[in-house]
Amino acid sequence: MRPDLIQNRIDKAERLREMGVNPYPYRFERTHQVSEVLANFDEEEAKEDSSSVAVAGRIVSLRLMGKAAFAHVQDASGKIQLYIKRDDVGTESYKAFKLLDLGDLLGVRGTRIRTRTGEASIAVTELEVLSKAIRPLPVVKEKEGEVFDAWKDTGARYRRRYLDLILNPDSREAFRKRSAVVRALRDYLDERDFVEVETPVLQAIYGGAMARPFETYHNALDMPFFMRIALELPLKRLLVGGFDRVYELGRVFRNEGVDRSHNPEFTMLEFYWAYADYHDAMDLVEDLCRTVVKTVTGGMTVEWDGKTIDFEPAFPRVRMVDLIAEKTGLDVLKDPEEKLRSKLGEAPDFATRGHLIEELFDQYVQGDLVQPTFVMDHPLAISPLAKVNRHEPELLVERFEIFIGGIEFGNAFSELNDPVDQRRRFEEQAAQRERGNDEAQVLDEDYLEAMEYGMPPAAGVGLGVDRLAMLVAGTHALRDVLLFPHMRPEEGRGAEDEVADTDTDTGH
RNA sequence: GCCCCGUUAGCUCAACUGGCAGAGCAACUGACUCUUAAUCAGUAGGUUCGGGGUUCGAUUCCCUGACGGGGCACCA
Repeated sequence: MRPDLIQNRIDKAERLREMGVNPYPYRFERTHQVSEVLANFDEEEAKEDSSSVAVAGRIVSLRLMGKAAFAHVQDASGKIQLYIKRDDVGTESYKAFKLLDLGDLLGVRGTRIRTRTGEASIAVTELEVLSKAIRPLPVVKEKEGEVFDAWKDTGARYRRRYLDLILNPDSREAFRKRSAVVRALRDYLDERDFVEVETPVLQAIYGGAMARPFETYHNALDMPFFMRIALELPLKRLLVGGFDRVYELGRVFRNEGVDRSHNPEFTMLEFYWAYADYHDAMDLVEDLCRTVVKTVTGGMTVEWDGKTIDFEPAFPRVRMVDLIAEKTGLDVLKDPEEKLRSKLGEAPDFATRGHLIEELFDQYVQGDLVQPTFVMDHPLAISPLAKVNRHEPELLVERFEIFIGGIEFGNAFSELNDPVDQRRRFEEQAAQRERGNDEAQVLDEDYLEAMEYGMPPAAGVGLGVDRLAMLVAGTHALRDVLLFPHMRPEEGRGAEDEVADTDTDTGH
């Protein structure tokens, strides 16, 4: 950044102070949001007693013409044009106004008028500087909805999200939709008597999903801790404790790659529903998806990655093995494992038939599941927390994942509540770990003990909240619905890293 | 972690086969009391992402590093 551009503005702030104007005052009494001024504009303008309005916002356009000026200010609700005339605001105020720049925060009082060209505006009678920006905003021009020189520096938009939010209406809209999604999810579960809880992020033993964890250290206890990779196990302890409808909406952490649909920390919704099975859960998830889409978008379809996704028709419920058979001709439950292996490029040594089935699904089926689809009855080997399938108890479990647009949005089971079987499953996971599967689950003795006291039959569901937000916001990049997606530090801004290093060194 | 592409003024972008680094907007000075990508006149602004190499000469070619984007792998 050129220092003179900043110094100019610091000098202007100083000149304001010399005029007796505080460039950083304490408060401003607003009477309206911009959108409220624009609503029923003509009726309000026509009223004899139409009192003045007071709005505040950021100056996003500025046209100075000697003794009068036009500007647009933008607040959270929208933007509106101001007409500022020296004879209306007074010579002193007008002088102060001329020291303002694009990006400064301004409060005004005035009355509604339509300008000669018909734009709903405020004729300003009083103005108040609310904050002098000393760093220039990227300059974006706009005419009749068409944007010129749009600020689209990828990366900078994520690093300086506040600029993205100021400059790109689409971005503001995406985060509003995300907020609406979260609210809709809470409302839906609250209405059905689910109790929201909060469980620890730092855990001595991580579990509930297949993933690599972040590891950290507790100095006082002198022991390692893991950031949770799922919400599952604490919530199921609550089933034991008698919360028979319970949910948590919270952040989980997985030490894996970053791409369009993955971020190392993300938001999950998990809920557990005693005395229900995974068929009940499918009914509920289907209804939940429709409700969220309808609430947030007003319709039942979403345009996503060039495809129209329709939530109206019943979501197909198909067995994973049948989908694979359809695409590959393999009978994955009966064909020899060698035949399954040969259909895959390569598979790890520890892979059992169950892992091969999962891999075949990933390679041949998943990407084509564009419309909302429940994929049911996963292999037992990759589902250590799910009940065995009542029809195929040797190889499959009662589990489903919901796919939309070719990516997974949720995962659910008829929850395993037989403590003896659960112990066996954990032992099988430990054996897999021995054979090199470093995502196999870790035996959680404390969880087993809870289950031994009796856990009700239950359905459990996990949903990727960020992905839902992404879907209804119509973007196919997760970082468009993450306010501050993870990125490498910019060059020359890594000083904090060294401090962090010395801190953690004390523990190890 | 691997492969491909990108990085030039505050912003958006140019610059041919390697030959003085440019424009618009923003900034600065001045004019302008209904403009809206405001207009008009003038002024200033560059570590061409960092480091190294080839060359008389590098924004341009080569090597290397940083960051970003896309793809692959891993995963949800």
